[in-house]
Amino acid sequence: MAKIISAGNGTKRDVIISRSAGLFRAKGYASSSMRELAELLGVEAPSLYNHIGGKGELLQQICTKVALQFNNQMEEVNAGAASSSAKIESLIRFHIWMMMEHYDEVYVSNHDWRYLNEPYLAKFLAQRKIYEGKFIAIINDGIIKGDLKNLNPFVAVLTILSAVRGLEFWQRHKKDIPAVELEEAMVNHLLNGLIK
Amino acid sequence: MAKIISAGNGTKRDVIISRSAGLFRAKGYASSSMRELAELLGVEAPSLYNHIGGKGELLQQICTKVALQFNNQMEEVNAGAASSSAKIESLIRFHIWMMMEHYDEVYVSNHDWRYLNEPYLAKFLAQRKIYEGKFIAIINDGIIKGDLKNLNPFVAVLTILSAVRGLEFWQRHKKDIPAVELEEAMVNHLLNGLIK
DNA sequence: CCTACCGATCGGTAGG
DNA sequence: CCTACCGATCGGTAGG
Repeated sequence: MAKIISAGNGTKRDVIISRSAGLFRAKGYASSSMRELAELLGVEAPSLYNHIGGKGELLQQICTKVALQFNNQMEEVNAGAASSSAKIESLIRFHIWMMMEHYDEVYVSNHDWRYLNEPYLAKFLAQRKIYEGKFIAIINDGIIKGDLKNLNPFVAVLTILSAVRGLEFWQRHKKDIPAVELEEAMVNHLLNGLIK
Repeated sequence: MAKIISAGNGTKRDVIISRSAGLFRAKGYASSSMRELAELLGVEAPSLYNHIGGKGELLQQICTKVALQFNNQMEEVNAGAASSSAKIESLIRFHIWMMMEHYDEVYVSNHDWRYLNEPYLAKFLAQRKIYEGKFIAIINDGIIKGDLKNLNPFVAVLTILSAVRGLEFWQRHKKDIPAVELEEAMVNHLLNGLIK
């Protein structure tokens, strides 16, 4: 029986992937079952396999999409002629925006990428390395031009990317602190520091 | 048949817990099986249950121990009379030290605490909230005294704690960049910023 | 510490 | 889209 695994961008398939991101975020990829996902969608588990190839494909779609969005944004930022610090600020703001607008997907990508099957795991890691490399290059450029302090660029990128990832936790406090205030405070902290 | 679940601090039990931290870190709690753990220890799976109550207890021991260490350090730092920025620096350095010296346990605690059973989950979250509250208080104090910039203290703590957590990733690059250099760069970045 | 084994649940397939 | 079902694996127990 023919299976419609890669059927265009059929709505059903998209809905399944989208709902799986919510499930994986809430319970973790490894702890989520296809039966739970099916129940969320109001069908029996075997029916899912008419639209997707398997559990691993769901994770793969989520992680690939997120990685693509970040890499596209990096290219866009680098296409401009802004200063290093302006580029960094722009990238930080994009991370914050992604965390707010695509919370489930970003969360799952951050947490469960290691369960990716090959060759997708290798591809994902390679893309991430490229992203980080470009980020490091921006910082290096800023140091050379005297715009930025002479800190280890690798550590600076680690610090920045880890910090924005912490916004996962902030999601639970959304009501307590508005997004715009958080964004300004974090950007300011990461660029200008905490000490007066 | 009597089971020696909470037998003092018997060596066997400690070894099991320690090895489970390594396993959980490598594969994730949900994806790790008691059979794998038994194999690592050179015994059959049922033998483990002579020393521990179950899989959940392993996670519980790991997370509880890590939380205790951080809370103890917080008390110690707060007992001193250092300035806010000195306290913050000291806490950051402790996080880095923990990540280097107790990598598996800290990693597992960071990633898999949500699989904790009640009432340990509630207890863990409560302890974390207390820790963050004390961290926020330190920053607030520094702002009042004019030592620190007037940034949202909640966001500052989020930024700092997330950044140090990113050291998980650095573990893989240990050889490329020495711990002391990383520590100086991250402390400097988080306290003084990136822009010259 | 082991062997033997249980009930539950998993991802996925067959077939219609 | 469903029912029926498979083999694998899980955490854990019984009993010695």
